[in-house]
Amino acid sequence: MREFLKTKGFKMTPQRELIFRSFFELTDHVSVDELYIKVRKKDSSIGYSTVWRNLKLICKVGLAEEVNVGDGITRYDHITKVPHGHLFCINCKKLIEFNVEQIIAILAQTASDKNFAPESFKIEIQGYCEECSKDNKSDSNGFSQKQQKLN
Amino acid sequence: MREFLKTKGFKMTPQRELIFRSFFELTDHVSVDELYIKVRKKDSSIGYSTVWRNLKLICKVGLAEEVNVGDGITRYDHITKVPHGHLFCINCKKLIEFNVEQIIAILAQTASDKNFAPESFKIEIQGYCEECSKDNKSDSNGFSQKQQKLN
DNA sequence: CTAAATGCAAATTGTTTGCAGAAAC
DNA sequence: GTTTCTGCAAACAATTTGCATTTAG
Repeated sequence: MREFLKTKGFKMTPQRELIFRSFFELTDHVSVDELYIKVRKKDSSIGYSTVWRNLKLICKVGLAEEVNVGDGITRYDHITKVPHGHLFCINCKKLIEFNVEQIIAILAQTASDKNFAPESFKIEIQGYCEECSKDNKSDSNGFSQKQQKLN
Repeated sequence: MREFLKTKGFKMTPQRELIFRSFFELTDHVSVDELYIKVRKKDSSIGYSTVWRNLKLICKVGLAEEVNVGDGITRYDHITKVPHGHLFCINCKKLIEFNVEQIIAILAQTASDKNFAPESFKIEIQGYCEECSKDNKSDSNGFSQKQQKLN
């Protein structure tokens, strides 16, 4: 890792190492806050912006990407070999991945039909996960939490 | 429209009428700011929050929905009969729609496989539109504007 | 040494709310 | 009249930056 970063002109520091480790240990999609809290448990002197900047750096060197589901919080997703979509649970905010190879093929075709040069795809299903759809009869009326209250 | 709103317990006002009209006149996806500017040209006394609240209201009564492409700006999309995806141009920020019926079918299947109760789908391709991909050789290096500069 | 990284505090940006007065019905 | 709406200013929340200082290479 240290070598890898060096080739890109970045240095390794204890804080960076801890942040990177913590991020790669996780399998799910963290927000800056979540990672900050996790990292703080190991070293409480680390600043928020250091975590933020390192998460950006991880994206910059191509090891993660930002995911934005529209709830105002940016999460960071490991870049895996396989492209995937997200099931986002409106209730518990969990992100579940699923395979999209078939869909990507269709999208690539669509883009080319429209002379659009694609850089990335985003495929997402919002709804209620298995657990949440059980005890959520009343809430699932078609409006998202956010749209729900209108002052 | 006035009648329609009345049935839902909302009143019609001159400001609301202007905002609604301005929104429905447009075919593309506006942000609050954009609509605010447009509306201001007709009536410069209208406040930002009035525009914001009315846009939310339009969503609430089911005539539009929020679209979030991850650049930090919420845009509002007319709800049309046909479900559609978005081509988002990273350069000029334009949103172009495309048909996704085929894909929705696959997604519905995916959700049901995972016992996930879907409420909505989001299908998006980010990249460069026809015009922007011409004069954008230098810029299109795989990083988005935002990720580009990292302090 | 020099360039990059850190931690803090403060700036920014977009969204949302509280409230007093005005307007709809 | 009562309820909703408006406009303003202020609150919020998340992201981003400036800067003095420290640290890696």
